Amino acid sequence: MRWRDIGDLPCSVARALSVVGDRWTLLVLRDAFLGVRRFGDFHADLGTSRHRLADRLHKLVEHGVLARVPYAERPRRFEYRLTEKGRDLYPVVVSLTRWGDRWMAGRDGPPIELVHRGCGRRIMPTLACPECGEGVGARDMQVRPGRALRKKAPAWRPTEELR
Amino acid sequence: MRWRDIGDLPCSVARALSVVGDRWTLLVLRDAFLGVRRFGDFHADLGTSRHRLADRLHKLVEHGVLARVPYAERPRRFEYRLTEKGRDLYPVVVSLTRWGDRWMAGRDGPPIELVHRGCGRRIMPTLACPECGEGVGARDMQVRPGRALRKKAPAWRPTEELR
DNA sequence: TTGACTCAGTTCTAATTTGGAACCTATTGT
DNA sequence: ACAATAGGTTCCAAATTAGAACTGAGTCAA
Repeated sequence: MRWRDIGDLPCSVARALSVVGDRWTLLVLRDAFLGVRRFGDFHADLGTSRHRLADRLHKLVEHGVLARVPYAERPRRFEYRLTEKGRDLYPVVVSLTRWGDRWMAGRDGPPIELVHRGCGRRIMPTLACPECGEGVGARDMQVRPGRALRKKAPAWRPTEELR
Repeated sequence: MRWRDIGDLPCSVARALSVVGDRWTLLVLRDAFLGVRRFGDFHADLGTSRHRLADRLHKLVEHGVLARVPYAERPRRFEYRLTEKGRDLYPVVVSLTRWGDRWMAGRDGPPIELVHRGCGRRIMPTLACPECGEGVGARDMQVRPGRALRKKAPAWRPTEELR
């Protein structure tokens, strides 16, 4: 299977990765969440090749994750801003941050800290059930096929327990 | 900058991606969260080359995300199970699922559904503040440099607002 | 005891993707 | 006129990937 075909699989992870699963793309988004907007700033911060960067930015614009909006005429210049679709990737970036903080940090601790504007405390957001509010981990959730999958692959059954 | 060096950056996202940012790796983990454990099952489900798959599995074992545990002697056979470090990637996989469900699903809706064992409801976990319990998005959080970063790059300042 | 089969890989080659340097275009500042 | 700034594009060598074929240890059935 070719990587470019993963977006066609009946799997939301695969479809999401077909947009953000390329090398550098999630780091571009990390920068975007830190407020970076211009080609030169992304380039300086990421250290990737201008070629790849231009490619990634344009692909994210195509997918509606970033918007290319002019910020100057003569010469015409554009910047890249997160759309609603793009901002909705925040949980992905934060979850990677949380995991990196926990398992990959040096002994000086996490490189950045987050403060919740709502309550003013320094926290790292975690996954919770939006109905009952409890924090959830892999073992608290049970998987079952949705309508789309029952149609396409009626035989598929997830394992019941994650041990 | 070479991809193999991103793990050395003072950024938890970059460090996390140095482990799980390779093509197929997050799909291997998705399968693992669905209960897949054996080489042949990963291969059948993912459709990636055996070569890449073997590589990714061994790399994840090296990083302690999966454990290679024997399930048969004569012939010796191994399966790959999530460790605690691996299970802690659940928020990343769920966040990708949530985004894929919301922005990339076909008209039959999401391929799979999740049920919270705690309250029995069909939900999709979301990000919340572990202190006050409120749901959080990109605009609810403020960024500031941590100790590790103040040491290495004292001049760095994140933008205050995400507009 | 031979031959088919299973599982978990490894090896090989061609095709694709990436990284890095150099170049291009439009405009402003000196 | 000339350098500087911003945002790219072009080119090529090097690295990575996909897919098919092969390996090796052991089981099973005739």
